Order: sequence, then structure tokens, then C-alpha cells
Amino acid sequence: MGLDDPRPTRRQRVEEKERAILSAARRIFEEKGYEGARVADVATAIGVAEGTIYTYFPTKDALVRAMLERFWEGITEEARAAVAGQADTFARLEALAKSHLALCIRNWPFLEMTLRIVPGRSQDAQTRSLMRGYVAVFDETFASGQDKGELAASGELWVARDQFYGALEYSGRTLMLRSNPDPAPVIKALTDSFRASYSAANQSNPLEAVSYTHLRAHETEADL
Amino acid sequence: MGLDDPRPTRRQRVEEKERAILSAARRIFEEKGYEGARVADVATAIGVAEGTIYTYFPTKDALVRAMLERFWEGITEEARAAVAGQADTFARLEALAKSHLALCIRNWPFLEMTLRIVPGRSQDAQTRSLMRGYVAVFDETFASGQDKGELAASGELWVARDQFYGALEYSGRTLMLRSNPDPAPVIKALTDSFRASYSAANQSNPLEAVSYTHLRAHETEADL
Amino acid sequence: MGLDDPRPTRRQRVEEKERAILSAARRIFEEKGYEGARVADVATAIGVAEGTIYTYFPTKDALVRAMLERFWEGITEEARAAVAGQADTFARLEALAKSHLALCIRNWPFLEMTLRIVPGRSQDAQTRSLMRGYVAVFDETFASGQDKGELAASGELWVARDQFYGALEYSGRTLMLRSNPDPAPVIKALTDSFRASYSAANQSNPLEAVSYTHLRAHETEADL
Amino acid sequence: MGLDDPRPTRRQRVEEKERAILSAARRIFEEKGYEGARVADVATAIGVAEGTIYTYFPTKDALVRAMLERFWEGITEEARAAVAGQADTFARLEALAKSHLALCIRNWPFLEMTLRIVPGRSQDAQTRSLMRGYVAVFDETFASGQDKGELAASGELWVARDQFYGALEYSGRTLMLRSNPDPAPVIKALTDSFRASYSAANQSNPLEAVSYTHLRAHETEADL
DNA sequence: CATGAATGAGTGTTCATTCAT
DNA sequence: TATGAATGAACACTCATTCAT
Repeated sequence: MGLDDPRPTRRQRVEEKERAILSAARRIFEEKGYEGARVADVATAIGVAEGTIYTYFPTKDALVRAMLERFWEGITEEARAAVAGQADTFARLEALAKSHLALCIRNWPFLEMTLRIVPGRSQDAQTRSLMRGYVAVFDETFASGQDKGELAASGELWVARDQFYGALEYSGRTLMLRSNPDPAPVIKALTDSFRASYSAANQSNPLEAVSYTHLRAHETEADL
Repeated sequence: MGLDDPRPTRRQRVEEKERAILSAARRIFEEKGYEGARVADVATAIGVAEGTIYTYFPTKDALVRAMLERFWEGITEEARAAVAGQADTFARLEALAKSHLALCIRNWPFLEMTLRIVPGRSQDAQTRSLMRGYVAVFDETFASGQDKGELAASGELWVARDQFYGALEYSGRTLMLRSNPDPAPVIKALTDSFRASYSAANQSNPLEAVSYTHLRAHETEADL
Repeated sequence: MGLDDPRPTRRQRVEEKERAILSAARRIFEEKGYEGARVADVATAIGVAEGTIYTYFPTKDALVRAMLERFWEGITEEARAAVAGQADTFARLEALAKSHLALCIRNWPFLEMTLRIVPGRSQDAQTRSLMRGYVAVFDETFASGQDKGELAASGELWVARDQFYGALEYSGRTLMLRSNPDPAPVIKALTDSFRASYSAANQSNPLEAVSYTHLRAHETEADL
Repeated sequence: MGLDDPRPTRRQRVEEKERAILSAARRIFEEKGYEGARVADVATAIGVAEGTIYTYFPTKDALVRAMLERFWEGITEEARAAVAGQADTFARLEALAKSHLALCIRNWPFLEMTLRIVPGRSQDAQTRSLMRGYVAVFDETFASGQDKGELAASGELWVARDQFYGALEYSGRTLMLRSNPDPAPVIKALTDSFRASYSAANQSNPLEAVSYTHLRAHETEADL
């Protein structure tokens, strides 16, 4: 036996199974929703005993949270990747919009679960943190656009952000209900709208380009 | 017995009690959510036996649907009232935006329940019908604006609608999470955005004003 | 149909079933102990569904408490009846001792459950209240004996009470373990002992007979 | 290798760990009671794996039994030590009473567990054996007092024993419930009572002092 | 011997729904 | 119609015990 013993370490095996549980959970919860999905379903799906799930996650709720955490981390990466390929701010926003819209359509159950977990008016720190991490991709793009002078400095970040994600999420829901959903008009209207509202070129008195990036990062913390 | 017999007809009595149940349900479900609310709670709230509820609504689900139907009808009226006071299309949209944002903040539990009832990808005809009736207020305003030449004829109704309600709903959710929510910036940004995107004045080649109202009503059927 | 309609009222039927549940519970819990007994067992024993039990008692614990309350009330009556037939204080104590010893042997599981429900050092008001009601029979006998001058006025009530019930309970347990238990020696020793320790006749300087009854009733509250 | 090899033998290591487990168990079970304490708790407390416990004790029940055995052996030693310092029989009984009362108050959870382990009417040989060993301290003192002529020969051992331990155990329980427990009156009353009932001096016709020690040891076997 | 991940039977409790009165 | 007692399926979670490594 060489140095590259193929047998996994204990930690690796644990992580492996955690992944398996989370994957199964993703399938089950997507299909049946929070209440519809039983912990036993997840266990059965990967061929372990019910109790085994509880070795990895102390409660059903913890399992769902872990699953959602993974989900939001994953889509954040996707969003970053989508944006990465573009240099121009509006191109980046368009890429982000496409990415998000596709996501809404594919993964509505998870978005909905995230919204639902927020219990009434009580603040759920973790949920907000996940969403904050995700929308940061927009925030950074927007702030950097302001830095570069492509976007009007006067545009308020959080308002723009809500317009952006709101339009896409809502459109995603309505598109889902159609027989032949075509996301193109949504994307076009949104980018046009942003160009019309936030383009620095449209401003009668363009402000000098100061850096907003730092400020914005701080603002994100505050307003989500 | 004169014509003005004060005794209610059987039908009136039935409707009266139905209303009572629905009112109680509204309170209970708002407070506790779908799973949290028990049918017994509703019964207790109006001082009838559990079984009585089932005389009026065959299942908990039917009760919720009826309740939501009332809810959407009610807010549709509110929206119509908000719009009614304004002559100018943009003023009407602003009034509608204010009305909807306030609604999102006050009645998020019901909006959320409506979203949730849509089970996965299966289409829920009733839910869609309710929402359709509600967004018709926007649709009519928008189409009438196009008719009157205030809005560009080229603007696509459903896309604009999704932008409108999407931005407001999303903002409503984020506003709810803040300590001192100020809806003003949201309203301003949205109306500015609509003015920039859909104002007929902005169009380089404004189309002649043909009536879209009829078309649009039809379109609403199709795309929601 | 005459005035004496034999059909039971709703309340009677409820009380009837409550009694049935409590009776079954008594059998089941005596046989299997607190943990061993399942709520379902009780339900099955009287031929109702599991949920029915919860219509009458909100939790297993509440059921047990109600059962124990009945138990202690019952044995308190027995004790009172035993004492009632005797005029002389020592005769009353002997009758009480016999009654209690028989009880310990027959119903040890319930005594044990009562002891156990007291969770650690935390005070369980209800449990103490039940026992207080029961030992009041002794307390009254003892105090009245002091009033009548049959018992020495100097004897401390709570100390005597603990000696009395302690000896009997312990003896009950050891008797239970024998093949042919004879309670007679226990009773004799205890009464002899009380005669020797608390008889007014034994006192070198007998105090005049003042009423302790009132004082004692108050003391019972305080020291159990 | 010299004679004083410091390395422990296998047996010593085993016994060492057994002791560690038992010590931890004592703490855990005292705190949480039989049902509340989990085997895993004990394992965690001494930093071994759950499975390790099962290397030393086949079941949770066996662990508890071993623990109780140690407990009773320990308190038996304490009792012997308490008695050892006294020459006079009544002084010895008083010392024993003090020791036992303190024990009841400090270690009630273990006494209670011992009582509970006795399952219903089935006889538990081990439990009885433990208690027998413990109460032998009283038995020997009593019998030796009879031998020495300090106690009346006519006093029945087992009856006196039950009176003794019963009064103390019961008093211990009631004392535990008080805010400022003072054991002194209990001790005084019990010793007075024993002096009054069993002192040889009180007997009108004191029997000659024959040795009961042997007889008594035999009796203990029989009556507990 | 030690480990600790896996097991899975076991149980208190909930609540939408029914139906005899 | 109204009642409300009865139903019983459903389910998250626990934990003593096992066994492959």
C-alpha cells in the first residue's frame, strides 16, 4: 500500500454522509415542501435508519437550515460566476438577472422555504445572512458601477436591489405558470429600466466618481 | 307580516355565519399561519362548536381558500379605491404602488399563504384567478395610460406588471425587517423608473394612441 | 317518559368516562409503573382511542396526578373511617396504624409513584398537599389526644408523625418481601412505643390539658 | 525489572476504569435520576466512548446495580465508623441514627433508586442483600446491646430495626422539604423512644442476658 | 480492548375530520 | 343545523445497544 491510501478518513466519511443526507433532503424537500417531507423520507432515500439523520443534524429544522445554507452558498457561487465573465456593469447586471431568473424558475421551492422560515415578524439571523451573502453579488456590481462612473452616484443601493430581485422573483413565478416561458422580455425590460434609471449618462449633473464600494458593503449589512 | 320583516332569511343567516367564520379565520391565520392555526381555534373564536365549521366548509383547505378569496377581493377593492382618486396615469400608478406596499407590509402572512398554496408546479386555478383579479387594477391603469397616450404603446403589459408588483413585494419584505421602515424611497424609485421606462414622452417615435384596454384584459388571462 | 329519565346527562357521561379512565390507569400504572405504562395501554384497557384520553387529561403526567389525587383522597377516607370507630386515642392510633400498614402493603406502587413525582429537591405543591391531607388524620388524632390529656402535651407533632408513618411504611416494605407477612408485631411495637413515649401517664409532671388542636392544624401546614 | 514495577496489571487497569465509570455514574444518576441519566452521559463524563461502558457492564441496569452495590457498601462503612466510636449501646444507636439521617438527606436519590429497582412484588435478591448488609450495623448493635444487658432481651430485632430506619428515612424526606431542616428533634425523639421501649432498665422482669448475636444474624437473613 | 457511527423500536402528543344525538 | 366527543393516523425525536474497524 502506497502513501495514497484510498481509504477515506473518518472525517471524510462523515462529510460524505452529510453531503448524502443534504442531497437527499434537497430532493425530498423540493418535492414535498417543509411539512410534507418527513425525516424518515430522507433517511429512506439514502438507505439509512431514521436515527442516523439525527446523528448528523439535531432536529428537522437544523437539517433544513443546513440544506438551505448549502443552497444559498451554491447559488451565490453561480451568481458570481455569471457576473465574472462580464466587464461592463450593465452586462454584468444582465448576466446576473439571467442567472437569478433561471434560478427562481428552477428552485422556487427553496426560495419559498427560505421566505417561510422567517417566522412572522421575528428576525431570523441565519436566513437574512444567507440572503445577504447572495444579494451581495448585486450590491458589489452596483457599487462598483458607481465607482467606475457607469452608474449614477445618486442611485440608492437597497432600493435598486429590491427592484432588481423583486422583478425577477415575481417574473419567475409568473413564468413558471406558463406553458412556454420566455425569460427574454423580462431580462430586456429590467436592463432597459436600469439603464434608464441608473445610467450615469442619463444624469443631467453627473457627480464625480468617488468610491462607494466601502460604503455600500456597510449598507448591505444594515438594510437587509 | 309586512314587507320589512326584520327576520333574516335562511340564506341571510347562513351568509352571516359564513362571514363570521371567515373573519375569525382571517385573524387566526394571520396570527398563527396555516399550520399553526387549528380549525378549533376558529370555532372557539366565534363561539361555535368545531363541527359547525364543517357545516360551512368541507375542509380546512376549503376554509382557507374561501378566506383568501375574500382577502383578495377586499384588497382589490382597496386598490381600485386608491386608483380612483387620480386622473393622471403616473399618479394612479403611484397611488397603486403605495396601496400595494402598505398591503404587503400589513398582510404579508396572506400573500405568503397564497404563494404557498400553489403546490409546486401544479397550477392552482383559483389562486391564479384571485391574483389576476387583483393585478387587473394595474393592468387597466397601464392599458388606459397607453390608450390616453400617457404611456408608450410599446411597453409590454405583463412585463411591466411583474416589475411593478415584484419590486413592491420584495421591498415590502425587506422593509418589514427594518426598525424604521420608510416606504417613500421605494415608491419614488419605482415611479421614477416607470416614468423613465414607459412614459410616452420619452419615446423617440411615439406611437399613435390606439386602445389596448381590450387586448390587455385578454392578455391578462393568458399570462398570469 | 317520566320525570326520572334514566338517560345520563352530558356531565354525568363525562364524569363516568373520567372515572373509567382513572380506574384503568390505576390498574395499568400499578402493574407497570410510571414509565412502563403507556397512555395507549390505558386507552386500550377501556376500549377507546388513544386520543380520547387526551380529551380528558392534557398530558400523561396530568393523568397520573389526577389518579394519585383520587388515590390519596380514597385512602384518607379509609383512614378516617378506621379512626372513627375508636374513642380512646391509643386505640385510634392503633386502628390508624393497621389501616396504614395494610395500605402500604396493598398499594406500594402508588406510594412509590408519589415519592417519585417529587422531582429531586424541587417542591411539588400538589404532592405535598395530598400527603398533608392524608397525614392530617394522624395529626388530628394526636392533637386531640393532647387536648383530652391522654397524650403528653410536650410531644412534638411532626416528630411523632414521622416516627409513626416512617415505621409503618418501612415495615410495609419489608413485610412485602416475606413469604408469610404478619403485621401484628409491627403494630404492637409501634403502639407500645407510642404509649411509652407519648402517654400523658408516663410524664412525671403532666401538664394541664390545653387545646393544641388549633395549633397543630397550623403546624401541619408548616412542616410537611 | 524490580519487584516494584509501577506498571499496573491488566486486572488493576480494569478495576481502575470500572471505578471511574462507577464514580461518574454516581454523579450522573444522582443528578438526573434513573430515566434522566443516559449511558452516553456517563461515558462523556469520563471521556470514553459509549461502547466502552458496555465493555465493563453489559446493560444500563447492570451498571446501576453495580453502582448501587458500591453505594451501599460505602454507606455501610460509614455507618460502621459512626458506631465504632461509641461504647454504650444507646450512644451507638444515636450515632447510627445521626449517620443515617444525614445520609437520607444527602443521598435520597440513591435510596429512592434502590426502592424503585424492586420491581413490584418480585423479589430482588441483590437489592435485599445490599440493604441487609447495611442494616446489619443496626442489627449487631441491637443484638450486642441485648447481649450486654443494656437492651431488653424481649425486644424483637426486625421490628425495632424497621422502626429505626423507617422513622429516619421518613423524617429525612420531610426534612428535605423544609427551609431550615434541624435533625436534632428527630434524633432525640427516636433515641428517647428506643430508651423507653427497649431499655433493659424499664423491664419489670429483665431476662437474663443470653447471646442473641448469633441468632440475630440468622434472623436478618430471614426477615429482610 | 476501545471506538463511535448506526440502529430502530418506542411513545407522547396533535388535530383534521366524522357522526350520533 | 349544531354539537362536541371520539377518532386514529401521523411524526419528530430518544437512547440503549450493537458491531465493524
